[in-house]
Amino acid sequence: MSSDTRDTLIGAAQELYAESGVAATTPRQVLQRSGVGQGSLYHHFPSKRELAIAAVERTVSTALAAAEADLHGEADPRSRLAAYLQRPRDAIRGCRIGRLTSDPFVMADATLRDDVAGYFRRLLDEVGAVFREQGLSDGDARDRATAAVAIIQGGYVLSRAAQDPDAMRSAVRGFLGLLGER
Amino acid sequence: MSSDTRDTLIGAAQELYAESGVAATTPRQVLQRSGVGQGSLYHHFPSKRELAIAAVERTVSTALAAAEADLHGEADPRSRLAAYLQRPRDAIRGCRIGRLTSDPFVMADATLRDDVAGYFRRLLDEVGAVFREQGLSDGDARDRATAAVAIIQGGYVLSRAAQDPDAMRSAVRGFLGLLGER
DNA sequence: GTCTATATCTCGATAGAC
DNA sequence: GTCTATCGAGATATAGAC
Repeated sequence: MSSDTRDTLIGAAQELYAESGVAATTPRQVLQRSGVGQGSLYHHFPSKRELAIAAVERTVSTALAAAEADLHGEADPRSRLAAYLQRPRDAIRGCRIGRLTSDPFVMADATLRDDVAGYFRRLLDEVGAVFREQGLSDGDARDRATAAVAIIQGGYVLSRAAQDPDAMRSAVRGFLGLLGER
Repeated sequence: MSSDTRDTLIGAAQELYAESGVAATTPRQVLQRSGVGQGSLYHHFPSKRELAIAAVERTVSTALAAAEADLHGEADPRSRLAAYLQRPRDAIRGCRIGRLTSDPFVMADATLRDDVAGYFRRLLDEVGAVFREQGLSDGDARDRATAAVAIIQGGYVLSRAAQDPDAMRSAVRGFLGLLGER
């Protein structure tokens, strides 16, 4: 099936982007990782840009679905929030999407930039809705949701800097400690 | 003086690294930004790597000094913490140091990686000391300091994604709101 | 110490056979 | 749809005059 090779290329690109970002990932690396022949990439995608768009948009969809699985559901708001913040993460690897905010290839392209912006906009809306369930005003819920997402993004940065997954856990503990006592 | 040209090159590299990172910054760009002739770079630095080390280490020193200026001093601990968290930042530009945790050139080099790790280690120690002044246990102070630094790093990511400096302010408001009510 | 010229490599992309 | 071969551009680095 034609979409097999295409999907394989997208999957390899997603892996490599998580390791090195988009700008630093070459078409040749994608071909080697995927085991697909050289000409095939430019048969399925007109350029590196279109492959990047397909791979980033798939990563964004998957990440949003995972967040919604934690944040929606039957449990009380406090538990859903804790589930989102404490979900197992490969913290040393860094955030596949957050890291793209420093990627020159992504930030130079309006479509890719909007994909990243849209991910965080929707994530902040979801987290904010949970805080509003707890009776917070729109503004306070927004600020607290932004803080919660920043804890995760900052946790990734600190874990990656220290090469230690405990930095993420420490940041989440610090934040949940402040939340939990009220 | 011989260090003039060298300093000019380091300053140009610091600017470019803040805009595009180390991996994506070419020696040619550094020369153009600095106004220095082509051969001069390789007279003052054996390779791109040594220039990067000099520029990153200078950026780290400056950033640590700025943090210490906020966190030390006569004011009460709560005010010093707020001063650090609320200091005016060019949030859309992103963190000059935090972004390096996603930079392939930096992360592939042990010296540069250690420079970045050392920055966050020392920053976390400084912020943690302020929380300990407030009577928190070592562990709780550590967790709260990690959360505070994660708020700033995450605030940078969110501001950059949205191209909106208010994301940083919102994250800090959300965090200080939780801190302030106790 | 600084200049121009250039070597060598890899990148993103294309050509054209099969 | 996939292959090998290769192009033009730009990256890092060096040579050698001044």
